[in-house]
Amino acid sequence: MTYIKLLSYRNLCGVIRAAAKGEIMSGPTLSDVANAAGVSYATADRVLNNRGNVAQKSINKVRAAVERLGYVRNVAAANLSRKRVYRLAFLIPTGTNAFFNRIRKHILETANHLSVENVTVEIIEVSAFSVDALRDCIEKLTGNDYDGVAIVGLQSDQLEQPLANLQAQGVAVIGLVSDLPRDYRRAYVGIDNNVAGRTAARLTGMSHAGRSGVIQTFAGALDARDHAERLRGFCEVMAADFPQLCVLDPILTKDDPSFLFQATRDALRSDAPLTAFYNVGAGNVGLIGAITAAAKDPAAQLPFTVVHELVAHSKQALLDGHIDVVIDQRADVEVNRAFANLRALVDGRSLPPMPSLMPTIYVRDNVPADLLNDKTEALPK
Amino acid sequence: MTYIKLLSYRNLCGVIRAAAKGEIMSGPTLSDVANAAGVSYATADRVLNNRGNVAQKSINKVRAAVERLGYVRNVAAANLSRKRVYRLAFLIPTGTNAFFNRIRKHILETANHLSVENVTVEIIEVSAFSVDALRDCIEKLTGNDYDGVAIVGLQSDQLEQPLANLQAQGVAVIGLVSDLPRDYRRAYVGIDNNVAGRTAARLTGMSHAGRSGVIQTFAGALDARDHAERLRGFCEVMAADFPQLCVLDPILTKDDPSFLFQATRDALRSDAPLTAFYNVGAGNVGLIGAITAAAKDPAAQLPFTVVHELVAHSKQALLDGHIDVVIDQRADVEVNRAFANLRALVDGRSLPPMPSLMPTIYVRDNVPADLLNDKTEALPK
DNA sequence: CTGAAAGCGCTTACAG
DNA sequence: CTGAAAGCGCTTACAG
Repeated sequence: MTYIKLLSYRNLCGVIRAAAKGEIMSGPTLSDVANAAGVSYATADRVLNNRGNVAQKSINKVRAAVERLGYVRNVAAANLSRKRVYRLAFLIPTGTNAFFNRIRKHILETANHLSVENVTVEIIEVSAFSVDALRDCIEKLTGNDYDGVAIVGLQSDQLEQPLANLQAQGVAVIGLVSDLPRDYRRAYVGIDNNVAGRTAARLTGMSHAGRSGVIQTFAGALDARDHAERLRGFCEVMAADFPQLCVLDPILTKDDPSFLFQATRDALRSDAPLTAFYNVGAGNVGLIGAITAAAKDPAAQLPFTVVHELVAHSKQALLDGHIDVVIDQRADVEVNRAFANLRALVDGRSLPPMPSLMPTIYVRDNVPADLLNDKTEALPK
Repeated sequence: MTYIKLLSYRNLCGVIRAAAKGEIMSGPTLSDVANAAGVSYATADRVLNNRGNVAQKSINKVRAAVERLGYVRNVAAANLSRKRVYRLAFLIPTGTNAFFNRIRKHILETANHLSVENVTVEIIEVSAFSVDALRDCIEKLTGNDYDGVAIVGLQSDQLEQPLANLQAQGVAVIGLVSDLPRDYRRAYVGIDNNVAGRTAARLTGMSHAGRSGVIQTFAGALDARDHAERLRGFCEVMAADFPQLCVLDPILTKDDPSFLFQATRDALRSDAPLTAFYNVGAGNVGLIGAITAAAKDPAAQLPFTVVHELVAHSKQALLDGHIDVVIDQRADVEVNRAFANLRALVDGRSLPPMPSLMPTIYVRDNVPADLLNDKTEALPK
């Protein structure tokens, strides 16, 4: 009912009711606060920004005035005055992974749009899945005078100290796509991978319509947190709700397209026919290549296939009917949100209310027409 | 390749490459422009804001200087100076529809957060599906001094003139959830309902795993554009890819829960057993009530059921396994975006790059835990 | 520890 | 048609 307080009803047009926010149009300013507190402008400013060198007595008076007047500082004016520049950095895995190509692309686009608002961004690439490299990089960041950084993280306590140091310098740190240790970042922008895996299981289960079946799973590596979580979610739901489906142990692929190609081809030829594939990792070019080859035989019964991340080749496979579902984390949405969070944090504002990120489920019929021409991962050989 | 231009590479840490945006940190200011053009500050301002009363010669000089220097005005400073207040309004259908309760709730939340930035919002309720009421309301809006309005629209040329008048006064108008006539609004925030319907069809088709079946559809009214589009999308995919499934003509429900309850109950008892339900409209409390009743018989074979909009009761039914899929438009995301668009438009900025809105697909396993306690539509009787 | 003053980039009367 | 000046709400030297 709290929102009722915000409303004042009035008649606008016939059947219509209008709710108007109260008259907060011009709140109190710093000078109002200073006056009320009986101190100077500068002193009021000092206590508000904790610049120190203020008598406790003055601090108290100002705090009281702020409280009483409900003062809230005008961030835009502050930034104007300070000639604020937001120096942001994104730490993302190096390489040609199609998903991170999308991330990169969106970062650059957004940065371009935001340059007008004095935000500056650097993309820093770290070799993937290496705690050592990531730690080194975070250490090198310290003292580099960033205002905020978004990091595609790893779970390792080796990262804790460097992250603590970074934050101690006043740098806002958030996890992106793959989280950092919880207590060492201010926010996480990414999907819940356990939920993603569970969703994959539900759809795969549905596709069997009560029949029995055998499912082959694939993963890059089980110590990659997102892969492990997806797989776990998948197995949980299968065990609970689809006992007639048998989930085989994952084939570990290191996300290598060539390896996936061969593994998939072999799986398709196995005697006991498989009814579904689920790859929690990357390297889908290989998996798709093998399925596409098999699809040339018109009599072939293709397994129900679920993969992650919508990129050029997975989209095409969806349209061709060679795979059935792509579970995607929207790179564009994530990047948007990372910027919004970082800016709010840097401004010292509270995080804007943001809808939780849901994995997007793509089937043949809802893939966006405008999918960028990703530089696709090439399938060697 | 355009983005390469934005980058300058430098070594940051070992394997790492950094891409830094150019030195746009402090672009030219209005006074730079005025100097370059050889006119006064005030004159430069006049031409930039088209305030008139400027010699053509001055206009030319200023335009040239702007071009040459790449001047772009600092919106924050302008707003500060002008003591800008954003007066926004949302026109949404009246009533207790659970989906619009969510919309309302998010509008209020966001407004609350944005009051600090001097945005003021009014929610205006119009009786649903009535072109006349909507037209009247838009007319009454004119002259009310709004900066921007978001309207849950209808398709009717009766709306065109009022909308044109409104925009002629400098009011930014966008369509929300259901679009307005294309040329009479600046943007549309909502999902593609044809795609939503196609997606429903794909999932329903998948759930039959090649078996034949009979599908009962429900719609509020076929002259509601979103309903019609969903149904059309659904039928298109069914016809093309699932010829073994028979789609019955829709039962028209006026979104009335009681009616839906009875219609669903009857359908569940029909001689030829139905294998799936798809309701493109609202009133799901009724549909779910009937299914839940049927589910009491443990031998009952429930049809595969797809409905729209995740609200308290549809979420519960999903968790109970009484329905299978909910296709949702994220009210929170839509509201967020409506605000962002409106503010950009009011500021005369270009629309921020925004990811297209995808219908979110919920199954039992990915419903958010934190779903608000919607005031649920009550099922009378 | 405190205050008066200039300035951030713009807009808005006001006086020519 | 044009310009000088004050002011938006804040921060930052600078001088006590």
